[in-house]
Amino acid sequence: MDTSKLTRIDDTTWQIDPTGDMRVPGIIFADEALIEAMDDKVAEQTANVARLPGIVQASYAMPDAHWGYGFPIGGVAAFDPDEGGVVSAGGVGFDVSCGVRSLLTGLTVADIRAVQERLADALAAQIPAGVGSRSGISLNRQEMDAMLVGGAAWAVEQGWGEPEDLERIEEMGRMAGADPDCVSEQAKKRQRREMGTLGSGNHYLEIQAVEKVFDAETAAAFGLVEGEVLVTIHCGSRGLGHQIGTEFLRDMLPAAAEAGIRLPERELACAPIHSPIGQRYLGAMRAAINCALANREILGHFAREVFDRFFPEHRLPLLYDVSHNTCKVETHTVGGRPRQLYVHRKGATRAFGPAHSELPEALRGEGQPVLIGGSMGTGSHVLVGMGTGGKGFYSACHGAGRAMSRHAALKRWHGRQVVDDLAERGILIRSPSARGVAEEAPGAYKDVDQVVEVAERAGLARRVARLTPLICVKG
DNA sequence: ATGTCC
Repeated sequence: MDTSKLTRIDDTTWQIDPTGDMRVPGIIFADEALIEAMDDKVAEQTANVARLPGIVQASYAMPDAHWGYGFPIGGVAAFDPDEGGVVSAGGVGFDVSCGVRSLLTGLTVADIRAVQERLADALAAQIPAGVGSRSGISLNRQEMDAMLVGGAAWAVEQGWGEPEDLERIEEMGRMAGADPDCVSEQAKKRQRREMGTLGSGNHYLEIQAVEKVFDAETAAAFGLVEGEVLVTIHCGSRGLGHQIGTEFLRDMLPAAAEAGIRLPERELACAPIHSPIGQRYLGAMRAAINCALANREILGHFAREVFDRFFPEHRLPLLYDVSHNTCKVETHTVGGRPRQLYVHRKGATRAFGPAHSELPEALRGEGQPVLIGGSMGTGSHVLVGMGTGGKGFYSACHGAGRAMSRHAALKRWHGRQVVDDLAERGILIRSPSARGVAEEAPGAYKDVDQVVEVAERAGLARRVARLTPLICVKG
């Protein structure tokens, strides 16, 4: 990125000063190396978001930001409904409520090494992965609506998961305000047989070891012990969220024009929060959040079934489940007064600090676990939200972020070779798609360690532990 | 991300 037009605030903060019809500044969190590697498009998109009605404080981009549809991936923006604020399908993303959950196992790396090949095969057999994969679960009309309202709580009622999981999930596992009537028949049809499936792209189920602890006290409170093993799942709302995103992106374009909103570009289609379509999107998006929460709960249950066969004496309690593609109503102090804002996080993880009322009692002392997925075969991180003064409406990065397009990655690597190279380093990949593996090659991503180190220095979240993969089931 | 183009 050309930094000559940016104002450098400090080591990790760059400002796009408001010009033209920008209503607020743009803020990019990055160090010198990350901002230089970042596409100019990130600054352009961050500035464009700052032109939307009702935006408050600033349009933010996280250290892993890259070019997205309309809003940058790694973008955070909050809108005030009483100042003409908008909601945007492109500000949430196609994979509504895509997120990460981690389960603790209490097992050691040695326990896994002893059964690694068989465990990898068993997980690959149990976890449906890849485009169009099936779990065998099929929902009728009533069950679909119950799932869209009930989220992970619904999944637990059906026997997929444990009641004690719920307090470790955003919104206690059930997003309020979901309205199945706002979800199209087409979206429901696509999802009918997709519950309990992982999907493709960068979605995965990994067995990971705690490799390094940065913050011993918080790690202990989270149950993270060096040399012990976690199960981490990264996926979202599958076809349902994608269909909702597609339909509302299409329908918000004329709606924006009708509301007299001048869009910097078509991809920023949005609607006033106080408008029928804005409200319909929120009802549908919240239903998609429940779909993703239920999906991750079911996948967690499948993983537990596999572990139960290998290690029957071990339970797998949930550490946390957090999304990085949402729009949430939150109270933040802006301009000296608390305001109810619609916070869009697209490829950005919510990072609430200690004592936040949304957190369960068991986590209030430490703050919210911020689960950051790395690229396949490299590493992942657990961070924790900051106390008062969390930047970007208490948000952090969501992953490594691509450094190379899928197309470029395909030209550079073969899936088989990537799998063999990782196997030599003790990391077993199981995927139905050699092409998918090539697209997700570790070299196609930025260095997640650098991204989280910058996130910490920028005051977005604090590092707790680094995780390294042992097994990865991919779509 | 995505029944990777109805």
